[in-house]
Amino acid sequence: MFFNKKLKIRTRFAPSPTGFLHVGGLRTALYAYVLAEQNKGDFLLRIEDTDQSREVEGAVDNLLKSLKWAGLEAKEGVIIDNDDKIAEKGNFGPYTQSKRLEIYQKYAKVLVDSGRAYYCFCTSERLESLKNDQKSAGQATHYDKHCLSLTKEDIKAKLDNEEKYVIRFKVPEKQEVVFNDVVRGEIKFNTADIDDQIIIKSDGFPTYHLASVVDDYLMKINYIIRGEEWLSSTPKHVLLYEAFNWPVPQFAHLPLLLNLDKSKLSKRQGDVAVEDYRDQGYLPEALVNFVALLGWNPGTEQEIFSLDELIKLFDVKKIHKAGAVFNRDKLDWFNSEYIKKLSSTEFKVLARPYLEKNITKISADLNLEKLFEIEQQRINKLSEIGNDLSFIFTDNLAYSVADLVWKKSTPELTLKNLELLIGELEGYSQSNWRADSLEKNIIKFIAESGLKNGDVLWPMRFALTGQVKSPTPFEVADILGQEKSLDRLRQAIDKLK
RNA sequence: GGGGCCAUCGUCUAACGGUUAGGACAUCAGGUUUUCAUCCUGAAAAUCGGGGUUCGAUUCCCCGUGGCCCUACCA
Repeated sequence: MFFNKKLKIRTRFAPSPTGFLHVGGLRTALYAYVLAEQNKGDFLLRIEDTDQSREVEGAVDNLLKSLKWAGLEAKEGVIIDNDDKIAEKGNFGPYTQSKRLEIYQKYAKVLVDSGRAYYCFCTSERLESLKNDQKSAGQATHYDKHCLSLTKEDIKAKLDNEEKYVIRFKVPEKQEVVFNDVVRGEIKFNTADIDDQIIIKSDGFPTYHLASVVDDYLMKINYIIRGEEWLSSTPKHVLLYEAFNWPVPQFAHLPLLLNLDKSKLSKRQGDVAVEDYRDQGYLPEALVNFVALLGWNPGTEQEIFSLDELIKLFDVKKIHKAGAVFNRDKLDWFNSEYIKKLSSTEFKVLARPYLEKNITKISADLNLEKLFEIEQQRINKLSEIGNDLSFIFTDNLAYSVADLVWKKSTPELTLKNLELLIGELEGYSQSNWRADSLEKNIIKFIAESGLKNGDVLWPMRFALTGQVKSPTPFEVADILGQEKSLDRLRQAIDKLK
């Protein structure tokens, strides 16, 4: 291959604006970004919008924002400028394919003129019936090169007559196409299995094959990282490079991301859009770390990596060949690890919007500091914040009295202990009403009174929360404050009487 | 149907041709805790099948099987 170490590596991420950033796309972008970064090369973003019918409003903006959120911003190509607007930057633009139509037309002509491509006027009806005939005859479906036999005069007449046409690439017959893929090694295809590809559609737009090859050449991309679904198309691209007499870039086809049933990761079987994960409260570092390890790992037992570490350790030669199931359980684990690593301030800033969404009315006198502190250690994703803490925000807890009694205790004992506890707590000063000192003092009180932890702490916690599961009674009392806590304990006593 | 790619615990994966096949997530059990979560300890759990090559195959080769991708005027 022409690729060598002296050459500056230029990679690209080239999504189609047909929706949102797919998590598989996120990984492709990540690898391309990391490879460029570790080699002090360039990483650019190109928009492949050659299929007008599939274009989705706002998709580019969305793509760019998701990438930015993940920390994978390109410095060249289609970018978000300082005013948060979509812009283009770089010397090889435009970087949006719909703005490059004349370029593709020009190169398609070059191929026509050199006899490597030809006009095709076949109607979709003819193509359809051709395909059906071949199918019923048990043959592989392929274009029959019908228009290849057209004379110059025929073509001119049809063109003058403004007949609809496409331009097809003339694939050489029965020729072996060999190329090298960094992750899969040498790959061979026979052109007998490759159809004469349409490179310019009847609407004048190029197909992916022509557009990506022309752009990658013109934009000096020398390392193509993309999903494995492109592997079968690669010989077409290699043929195109050769027809133009251009150097063939290095390819790296990434293993696919899979659903639980091993099919290609898709919607319907769960979220695939990066923004969905963002909205659920996954941290970008966690998502990036997780997808980085789907298809690659450095061979050590380390699993937590920052972007900088990935840039240091990433090795294209260690990219896996087999597809990887996108396992949300493991993602949750990564996310909880990253949430725990956040500073309390960072956590508060990130989690606050979710808390406000989950809890409609937050009274001002509550100790939210404590709530955030507790939740940071307990939740897997930001959207879970406050989910089991609704008791904090209601004044009348509805629970069955029987649940107030610890499994190894009795109602009578519970009542008695609660009364003793209230007497104790009433004597505490406001300044001592903190989880840590409450714990110390209450445990001491229980011991000195000759009581059992469970006989006191379970009813205390339950009286305060009305829930079987919750944070510790000390933490809950801290959040609620002295007045509210005592109030709830008294309510419990009333119920027990 | 044709072509291509791939194949280690349920999942993500490690293992110069020589390891009791290692780790992580999930699961289960025990411990800590008033409960849940956390935390600690432990358990169960894999080389798709068959042939070769080799003193010795997870590892190399072939065949089979299975899965996936492509086979569009979609990317």
